[in-house]
Amino acid sequence: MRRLGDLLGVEAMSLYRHVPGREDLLDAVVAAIVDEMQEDPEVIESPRDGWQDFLQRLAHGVRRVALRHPKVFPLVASRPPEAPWLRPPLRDLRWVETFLEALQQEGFSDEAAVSAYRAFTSFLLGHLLLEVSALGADVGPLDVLEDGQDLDTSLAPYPEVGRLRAALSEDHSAVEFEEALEELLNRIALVRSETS
Amino acid sequence: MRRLGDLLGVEAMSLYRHVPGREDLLDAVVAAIVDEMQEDPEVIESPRDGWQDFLQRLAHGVRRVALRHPKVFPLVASRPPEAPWLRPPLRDLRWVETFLEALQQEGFSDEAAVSAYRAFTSFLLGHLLLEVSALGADVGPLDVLEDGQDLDTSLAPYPEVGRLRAALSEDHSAVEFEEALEELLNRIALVRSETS
DNA sequence: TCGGTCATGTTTACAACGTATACGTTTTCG
DNA sequence: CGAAAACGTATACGTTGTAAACATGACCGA
Repeated sequence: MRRLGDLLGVEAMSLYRHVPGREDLLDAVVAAIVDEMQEDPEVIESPRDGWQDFLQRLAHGVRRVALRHPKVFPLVASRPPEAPWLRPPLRDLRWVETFLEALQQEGFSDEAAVSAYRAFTSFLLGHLLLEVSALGADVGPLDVLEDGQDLDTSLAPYPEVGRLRAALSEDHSAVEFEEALEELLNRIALVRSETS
Repeated sequence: MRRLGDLLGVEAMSLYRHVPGREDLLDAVVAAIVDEMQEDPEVIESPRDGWQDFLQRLAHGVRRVALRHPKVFPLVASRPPEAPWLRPPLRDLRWVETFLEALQQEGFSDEAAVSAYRAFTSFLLGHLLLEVSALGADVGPLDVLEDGQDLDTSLAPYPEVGRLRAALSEDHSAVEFEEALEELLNRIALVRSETS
């Protein structure tokens, strides 16, 4: 805060006239970054050329955000702006809703859509954290999934998130780990035979 | 430090008689954790039943460590005890050496082994950070890949690491991202058709 | 034009943190 | 026995986020 104050030519305490505290300031930064993605022309709101294209665009959109703000991205990945049972780095309710609607529109069942959400977020988190940390970023605390913690935000504007909430917050880590590991080994086998 | 001091029934400053400072203490914690994996009977030092089995065991070993110490694992993933150009969470030189030797012994070319190392670490980081953060962990700063930074540790005991060092520190993030994304989409397509 | 309210900024202060420095003790060993 | 090493404590400093009280100017209705 003092540092930021200096930067603005002002005492640290002045900042508290505009922002309730450090945490809220960081939340605002995250919100600004997330909004950036909404303006990315490559990223689209619903599938035009199939869900693969849609997800490709979304993934690249998130990646561009991450690379554009390497030092801030871990923050984006770690804040629980709204629902702590959503997974970083796609925790913004708007985006989760967009994601689910898009896949359903493309013929995904509920389970398939939720499973895709899981795989997609885990993929993004792993790759992007690795990339930005190589660019000198600090990875701040990833946030806690408090047990009974419920949200103050209404889910009304996000019907799919609300409807699938239970499924979204289920913990499948063990199975996912096994499946992804299996698949990783297959891929490694492929590379092995290609370059041998 | 003060907290730890209290816990030990001692003033904070006493700790400095036994440890140079906070950072070194954390390094020691990480070292202890890494050693735990060396003692895991499921994890083996070189392939017995093929490299797939070897990697399965290694992956599960790392996962067990992560789940056993969720709050500490991010530290393991983020410390650069030795070589900053190695990727978390498998940064321990002994393990990297073991990894490379194992794959080569199983017929991997240099490039294939290094590529497998990349994929493997990225996979582990993504999944495990996600899992432990759901268990209430703080993800500390991932460390920086300082540009000219060289190690004080000798690479002599780790011939493969030394030999492949250049390849290991190459940055292929963009390609890796595309490939992994492609593969992710394939897997999602599979799930989609299975549950539809 | 006056007086009040509100937005904004400053000052001072406090608790928590890691740690430097100086000063006790107690233990060990030649 | 006596010196040195090992271990612990007391005090202090700089850095953090922020609470509380106070100052200042702009604006606005009477």
